Amino acid sequence: MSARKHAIRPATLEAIVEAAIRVLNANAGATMSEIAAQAGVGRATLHRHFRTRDDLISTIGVRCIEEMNAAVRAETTVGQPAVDRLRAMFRAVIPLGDRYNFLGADYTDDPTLSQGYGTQLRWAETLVEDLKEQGRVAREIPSRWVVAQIDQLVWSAWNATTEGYLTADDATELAVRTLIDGLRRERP
Amino acid sequence: MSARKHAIRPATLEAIVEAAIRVLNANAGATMSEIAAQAGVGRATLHRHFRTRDDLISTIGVRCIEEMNAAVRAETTVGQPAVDRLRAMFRAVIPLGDRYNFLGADYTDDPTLSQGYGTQLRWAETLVEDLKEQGRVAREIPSRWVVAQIDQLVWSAWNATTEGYLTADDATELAVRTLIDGLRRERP
DNA sequence: ACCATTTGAGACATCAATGTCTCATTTATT
DNA sequence: AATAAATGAGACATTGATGTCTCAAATGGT
Repeated sequence: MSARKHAIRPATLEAIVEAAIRVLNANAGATMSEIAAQAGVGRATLHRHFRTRDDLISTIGVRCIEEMNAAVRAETTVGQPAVDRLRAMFRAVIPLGDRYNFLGADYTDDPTLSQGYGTQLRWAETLVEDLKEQGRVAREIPSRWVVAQIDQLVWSAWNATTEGYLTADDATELAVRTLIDGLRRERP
Repeated sequence: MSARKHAIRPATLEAIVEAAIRVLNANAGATMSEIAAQAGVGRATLHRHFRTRDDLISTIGVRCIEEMNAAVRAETTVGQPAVDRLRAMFRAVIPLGDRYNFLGADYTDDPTLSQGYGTQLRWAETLVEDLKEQGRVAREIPSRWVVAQIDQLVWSAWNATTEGYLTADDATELAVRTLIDGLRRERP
């Protein structure tokens, strides 16, 4: 990850990281050449700053997780009603849906990454507990199920906005509604 | 795909296909060696019956899609109320969740495969239309959203059953409930 | 405009996976 | 038991990706 003799130019670093996220999200098996090409950067430069492929992946993985956690932290407050927190989380995270997705692969062996993932999981579990406490989610539903639905809704909503059939706001609202009230005709 | 000089023993074919589904589902980039090893079969035998890796993937892709379509066809009838059809579909498809999942990769360039996928998509769209017709899903919800939720619920439910925190029946019921009514406290 | 340093391009060795082939062994069938 | 056929093990060439290195060109700070 670190380079001893060569510093990295901010623009170069940025181009590499952005391209890596984009390319790896589209194709988890993408090569270093593809990433370099998409970043508009020489392949040697890539290896100069990220010794190995795993190095690069680990770096952007950590970055994505932290970015996501930071976004959630910035948009939510602890005292907030659980539904509002849920909505705020969706709003913050949906635009980052693609950055999140490629972490689906099993790169959980990285310590920093799995730590960030743990933070996120604990946050979600607290949210679900509060949703149950405040009567928005039935007690008998397994929390893992609820968390899984939330994760999937983020991806669905990101997809819907990038495909253009929902605006960011509509996607956020629909995600909340889908989770809490379902898709049936009349709202409760 | 076809072998000219060598026939294949049913047991061998079965072992290869099952192993390929299992291994590729766990790791989309798995090698032929891994698949052969998991199938308990020599690597040469793999290549004898499936000339290339794409050949193998295409074959099992087609098989999975057809298997899934057949399961749905067997468990549902056209006149059935839409909710019952939804439930029957979930019941039929959830156990096949893993076979379905690895198709997420973009192997949609195969003609037979994309045809089977099209059949499935049209079936789902009809179902969603009927659900709206019968007042179980609100008209204003985009159908693509509904279809996406159904797809994801299959995966969630398969996951829940294999992880052991839900029985097959409970997962089916919960999937239906999640889609139609959401997770909130009282049912409508 | 100068100088230090990063970058790009390409050569290079290495490694892992693919796909083909051969031959001895095992497996079904009779 | 005998025969025909499929399989397993391994050698082999080929390809593509990785990671290292060098040197000329560009870039940025002073």
